[in-house]
Amino acid sequence: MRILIAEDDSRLLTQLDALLRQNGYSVDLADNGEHALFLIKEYKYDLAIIDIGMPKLDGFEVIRQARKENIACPILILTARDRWQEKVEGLDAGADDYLTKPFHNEELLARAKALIRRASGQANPTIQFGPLSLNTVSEELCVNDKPFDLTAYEYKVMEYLMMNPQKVVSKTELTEHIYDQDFDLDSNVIEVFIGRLRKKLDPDGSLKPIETLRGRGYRINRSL
Amino acid sequence: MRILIAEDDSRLLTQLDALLRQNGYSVDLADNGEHALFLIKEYKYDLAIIDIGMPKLDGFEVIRQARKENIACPILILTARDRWQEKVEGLDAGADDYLTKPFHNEELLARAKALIRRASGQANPTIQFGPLSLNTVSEELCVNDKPFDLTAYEYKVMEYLMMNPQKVVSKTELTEHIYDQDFDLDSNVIEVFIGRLRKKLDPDGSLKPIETLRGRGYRINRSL
DNA sequence: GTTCTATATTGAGAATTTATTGAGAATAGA
DNA sequence: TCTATTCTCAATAAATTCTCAATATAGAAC
Repeated sequence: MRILIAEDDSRLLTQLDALLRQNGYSVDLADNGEHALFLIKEYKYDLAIIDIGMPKLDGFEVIRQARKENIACPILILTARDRWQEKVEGLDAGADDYLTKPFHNEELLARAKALIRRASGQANPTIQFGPLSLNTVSEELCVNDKPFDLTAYEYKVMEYLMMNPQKVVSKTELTEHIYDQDFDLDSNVIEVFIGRLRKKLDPDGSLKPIETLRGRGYRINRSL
Repeated sequence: MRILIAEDDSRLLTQLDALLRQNGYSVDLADNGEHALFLIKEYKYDLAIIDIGMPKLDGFEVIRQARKENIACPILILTARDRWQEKVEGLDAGADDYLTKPFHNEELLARAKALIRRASGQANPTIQFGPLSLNTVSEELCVNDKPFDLTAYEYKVMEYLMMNPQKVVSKTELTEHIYDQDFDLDSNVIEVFIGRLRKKLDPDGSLKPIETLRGRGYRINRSL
C-alpha cells in the first residue's frame, strides 16, 4: 500500500511519514501543492493525505485538478480546526474524508485504513501482469500504462491469456473459449489474432508479451 | 459515512443494506416512516434513502417533518416507475434527488456518492466526467459548461453512460436500462440516440464524447 | 544439411456491425 | 383538439473486423 502525504509543515510531515511507515505503508512526500499534484498524477497511490493550506497550489486545487483527470485515488484532507468551512469545500472538490488538526495518530490510521478498504471494493477489476494490465470493465489493455484499442476478438484472446498467466494455453483451449460452439479447429484464426496482438502491443519486438511454445500453445511472457 | 435506508419491502431493504455495506458505508435501517423519522432526527446521517410508499407515515411526510426541523441531510427518494408525479412532490417536499424502481445498483451508488459529495453545498447532485457534467435533478447536460437540451431518451442514454464512466456498456444493457421490460432487441433505437447525442454535443466531431467499441458497446471517452 | 511440421505473416474479400437518414407514428403540451 | 416535439422503424450507406487461403519463416527430427 502506497500513500502520498502532502503537507507543508515539515515537523508534521516527518511525523506522519514515520507513523505510516511504522504501520507498513510505503510513503511518498510532498511539501507543496505543485509537487503533490505531479506525484498523484504520476503514480498510483492507494491513498493521498492532503493538507488544505499549502504553498504554490492549495489542497483544493490539487484535488480538483486530480479529479478532473479522473484520478480515483481516495483522498483524505487535513484542515485546521478553526476553519470548519474548509471541510465542506474539500469534500466538494472531491475529497473522500477529512480530519481536523490536531488529531490522534490512531484516528488517522483508522481513517486511512477505512478509505483504502473502501476504495479497493469499488475499484475496477483489473488483471495485472508485469507491464500488462487489463481492465475488465473498460475492456482496456495497457502496456506500461499506455492504452491500446483492441478489437472484440483480440480482447477475448488477451483476456483469456491474462486470466491464465504462467499457463501454457493451447490453441484448442483458446478457440473453445472464444467461440461459442461450432468452431473449426483447422482454421488459423488464433495465429492471426496472436499476430495482430503482437504487432499492436509490441511493434518493435522488444517486449515479447506473448510467448509461443511450439506444439503446446501460447503463454504470457513470465519474465515480464 | 453513515446512511439511513427507509424501505418497507424487506427484500429490497436487505439488498440495499448489503450493497451499501459492501461499498464501505455504515447503514441504519427503518421499515416504516415513523421509525425513519425518529432515526433521522436522532442521528446525523450523511445520506438518507427513503422510499415514498411506506406504512404509518409516507416518505413525503418524513421528509417534510425532517426539513421542518432543519435536518439538512441529503435525501434520495425511491419512487415506483409508474408514479411519475411522486418525483415532483418528493423534490418539492425537500428531497435532493430521486430514483425510480427498479434501478441498477451502480445507479444507486453513483447517486449516493454524488449526493454525499455535494452534501454541504446547495448545488444539485451532478455527475462529472472530464468536460461533461450531468445534473440529475434538472436533467441538464453541460459540455465545457455549455448547456444542452436533451430529449427524455437522449438523457437516459447519457445518464447511464455517465453513471458507468470508463465502462463498456452494451446496447442490450442500455436498452434494458432505458425501457422497462418489453424491449425489442432487434431495434436500432440505441444507435439512433447515440447518433443524435453525438451530433448535438459534438457537431464538428472534435470531442468524441462517446466511443464505439465494435461488437461490444459504447463507452464515455476515457481520454476526456 | 534436408525434410517435415508448426507457426507467422499477409492481403483481400466476406460478413458483420454501426451510422445515417427521413418519414410516419406516438406523445406531450397548449 | 391541435400543434410541436420526440420516438420508432426501416432502408441504405459506411466502416470495421473477421475469415480464409496462400506464402514465408522457423524449429525439430533425422
